[in-house]
Amino acid sequence: MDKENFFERVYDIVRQIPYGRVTSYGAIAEYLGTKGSSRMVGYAMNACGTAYPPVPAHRVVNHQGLLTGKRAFASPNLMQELLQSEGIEIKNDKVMDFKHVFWHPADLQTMS
DNA sequence: AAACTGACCTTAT
DNA sequence: GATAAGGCCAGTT
Repeated sequence: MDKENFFERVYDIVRQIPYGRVTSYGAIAEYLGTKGSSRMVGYAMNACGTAYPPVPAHRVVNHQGLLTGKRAFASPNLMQELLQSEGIEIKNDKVMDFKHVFWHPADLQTMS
């Protein structure tokens, strides 16, 4: 189905998230131009399993850095394990140093 | 076509 | 500072 034009935008950005970095739904929505569609970003993630290649949805968290979407994974602890596997410290389902690991879609060229 | 849902964010109390 | 409600956009039923 090629009606996923909006979803593809979200998937494309999430796939470009660097290793050991996380981003927020609002940041992606803002980059897409639809800042108010922050909920849509998460909605698209719900269908991330239908998209290919699969997107690292575990790198996408809410504004608080809380793993709100962990329940959408096969196992709630899977998302936390994946983030910890990337060097991200998780505490109480929340990303530690969230500001430190926070990555913005337009921050690709900001890095050397 | 209308109403409901949703892995959110902002503002108000 | 924490909790409650509203607003926003797109998709699904």
